[in-house]
Amino acid sequence: MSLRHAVLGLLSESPASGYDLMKLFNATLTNVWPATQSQVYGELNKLTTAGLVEVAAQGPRGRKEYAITEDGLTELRHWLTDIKPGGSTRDDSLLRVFFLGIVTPLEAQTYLLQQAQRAARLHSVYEQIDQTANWDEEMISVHGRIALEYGLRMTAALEDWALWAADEVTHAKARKASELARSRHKGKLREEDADEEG
Amino acid sequence: MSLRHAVLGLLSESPASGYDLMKLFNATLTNVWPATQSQVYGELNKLTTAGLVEVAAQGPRGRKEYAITEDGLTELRHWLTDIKPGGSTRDDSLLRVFFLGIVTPLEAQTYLLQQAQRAARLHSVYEQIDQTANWDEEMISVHGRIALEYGLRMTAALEDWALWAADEVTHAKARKASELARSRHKGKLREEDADEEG
DNA sequence: GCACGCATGTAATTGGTTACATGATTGC
DNA sequence: GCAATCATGTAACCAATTACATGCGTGC
Repeated sequence: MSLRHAVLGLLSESPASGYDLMKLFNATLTNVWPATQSQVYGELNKLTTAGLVEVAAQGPRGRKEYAITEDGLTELRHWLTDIKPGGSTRDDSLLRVFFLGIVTPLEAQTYLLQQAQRAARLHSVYEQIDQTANWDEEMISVHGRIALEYGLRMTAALEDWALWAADEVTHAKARKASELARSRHKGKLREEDADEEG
Repeated sequence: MSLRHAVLGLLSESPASGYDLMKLFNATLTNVWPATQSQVYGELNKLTTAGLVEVAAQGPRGRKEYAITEDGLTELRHWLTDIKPGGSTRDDSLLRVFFLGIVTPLEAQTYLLQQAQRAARLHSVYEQIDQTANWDEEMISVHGRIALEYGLRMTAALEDWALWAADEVTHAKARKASELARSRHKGKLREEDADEEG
């Protein structure tokens, strides 16, 4: 149920409308907790009913500016300190790795090198953000910086792994070939026979 | 739509019943693509209707042993080579990091150290598996080993990051304190006045 | 006056979780 | 005979995605 907490968290920094929140989700949480517009508006209504946020002000075009309530802050703190995070599950890219055996080694290698590239691209995006952003401004930026560092380290590790893995599948190919050669040799010893490769 | 491909992938290794698949999901894919029993049985029926798997044999207790079809293999290969993986989204643990500013530095540090511990625990579980499993048996094990290496590297990086981050929040505290001291000093220079900390 | 951006909502569908329901077989 | 395990399925619910629908305000 963490969409709720993402919304509460953003509102804990400053009051905002659903529209504002959508911009924040897209700007800062796209890679952490993406949300769609209908989700955000729906959640805001649910949160209002639950008394965790309130409409603090109304503006033009039916704008409703939401602010977190005391109950909301309590709930947010409760979530942060008492509820243990459920491990991040479901990794499409990794799932594929398990089944790379059914495509050719070349295709497997291609897949892994693409993963490496994708990680490298993301890494440089994060580096860009790191250099562009003005840190040491607010208390929030400390944690924004920490989250960014997570991104930097994970993308770096991901790239390293993918490159290693790509290498591994080619080595596996080579190993397989040498094993084939060995077994062919053993075959020769028994049968003194010279069959060709398929 | 990757539950479908997880099922196809497992069936590409060997025919299995829904019950068998559940065991495989829990044994090998828990941390990659978890699935519930109702999901698996439902998906098997959908896959059968779609002609991607077939009931190859029936056993006692109404057991239906499913096997992947040619169409199923084609679909699996198509997914592996032509469809680009959608980035792994939604990370509950990381989401919390963004909002650690609303709890005390001590609570923030505690959270991060717990994350480090959790990563370390998982890492040692993976190391255990690495040492216990008998690799170099089948072609599949090459990719199983590669996926495991991913787990090993990511948990290691995660632990490092969490320890660094825990340090960072304490340093941030210290930095803040020294800034406070500095500004108090500047105040003194101007006002020659000795006020206390709140 | 018109286009763009602000602003909110609903409906339909899919994917995932939890709980319930049922029964056959095997090994002791 | 009884317990554990094998084995399949359904129903209700929640979360997320996509598409649709509507309208006001501001700046050019």
